Amino acid sequence: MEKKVSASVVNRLPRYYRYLTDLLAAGVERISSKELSEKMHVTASQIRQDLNCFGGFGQQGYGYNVKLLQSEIAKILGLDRGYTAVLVGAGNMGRTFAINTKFESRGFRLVGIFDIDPKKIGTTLTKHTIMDYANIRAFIEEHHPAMAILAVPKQAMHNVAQELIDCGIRAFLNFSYTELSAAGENIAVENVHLSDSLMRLSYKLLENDQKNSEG
Amino acid sequence: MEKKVSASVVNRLPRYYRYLTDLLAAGVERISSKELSEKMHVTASQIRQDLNCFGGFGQQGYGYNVKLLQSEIAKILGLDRGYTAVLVGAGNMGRTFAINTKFESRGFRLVGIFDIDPKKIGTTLTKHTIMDYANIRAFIEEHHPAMAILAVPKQAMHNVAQELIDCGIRAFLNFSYTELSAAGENIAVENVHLSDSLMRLSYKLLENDQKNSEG
DNA sequence: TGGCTTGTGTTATAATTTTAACAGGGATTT
DNA sequence: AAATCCCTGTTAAAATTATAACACAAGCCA
Repeated sequence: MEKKVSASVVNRLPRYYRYLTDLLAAGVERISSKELSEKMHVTASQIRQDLNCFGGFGQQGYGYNVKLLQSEIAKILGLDRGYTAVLVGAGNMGRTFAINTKFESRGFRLVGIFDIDPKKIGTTLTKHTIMDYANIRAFIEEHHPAMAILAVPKQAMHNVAQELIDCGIRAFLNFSYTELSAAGENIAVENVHLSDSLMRLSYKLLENDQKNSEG
Repeated sequence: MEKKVSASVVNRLPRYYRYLTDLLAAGVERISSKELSEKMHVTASQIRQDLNCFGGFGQQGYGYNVKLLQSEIAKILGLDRGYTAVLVGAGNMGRTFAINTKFESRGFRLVGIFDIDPKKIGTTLTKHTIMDYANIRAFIEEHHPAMAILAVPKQAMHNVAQELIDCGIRAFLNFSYTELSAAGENIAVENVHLSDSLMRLSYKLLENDQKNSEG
């Protein structure tokens, strides 16, 4: 068994991937760890270390082929798997996520959107007809989506998560205010808290303000 | 001058804050680092270390007073400053953020929403009438908001940021696909990328899947 | 009130993460 | 084709971060 890659490394990969995708679109063919590091504001050493957790994708004296590297990172991140997802909750957050995060261009496939609000059920969102949450179990058992995007109120979150785990969902992107943690042994979870980002920003702002009033 | 608190520590504070707020609402009066650590899935040592970067808020043999600790963390994060913010971009992301992230309950104040779309200008969003972005400079020079929430297309992001910096904005919460980095010496920036979270989730899912197919 | 327990703040140790250094394979140039 | 330069992969060192250990202040109970 290979040694586990640390979270710090994995956390940086999406950024590399996004930038490489931009480079690719701009027609750039090759890039060195030094150039990349300047754009990413990290050290060249770190880039090389990060990439070499997964294999040697570069060539001495040349650097990295942008197209190759981009597709290798895609593979590492599982973007070539065509993972399917259901969106639970078609409120503001759910709608934004469906519209904003171009699933297909990232290699994912959104296969169903669910809500409990009768006013929303039957309406359309990004080509999908919103379905009744009451029918989600049957849907999942038929289509076997891998992931669920949880954009439901915090009161409902844990129950929804548990029900979906029972149906076989094994990854959650959770937008609820409340943390989804320890969902189970092999359940992948990623929590997104917009208000946490706001508070972190606030801290940095305060820190700068204090630095300036001292200086 | 005090020694700089590391980003790792600051990143954990919002979570502590959220949980303490829940405890407070539930009427819990005191909590020990051990109890807290179990809920937060970190070690008790880490909790004590984190808090002691900012001062001793606990008492031996007793633990931490929930109300006091919550308000101390609020102070640390600058939530007692009444920082004001403008929202730039009233598309899906902007709307969601305005509605979803209860500014006021976090100690912030949203003072204006701007967009360039004539169809949106003049309409209402969370009690605010959406204003014409063309007038943002005058508005900022009059009201001096501290922060800006950027929910604009990536093509526009850098220009908008630069204009707002010129007007005196000193903190940005950026939702654009593109990174806002190196905005300037004393400019606080926090980038939020939903697609990065999705990719990280994908990695974890793939990792679990591979572990299982081996095992 | 005295002894015992609890749980902090802090110091010491361990682990992880980042940065630096460098040997050598390959590209590029003349 | 030889020589030079470039830039990776990798190993070593430094810095940071997390965990454990512990002394002692304060609560708690008899």
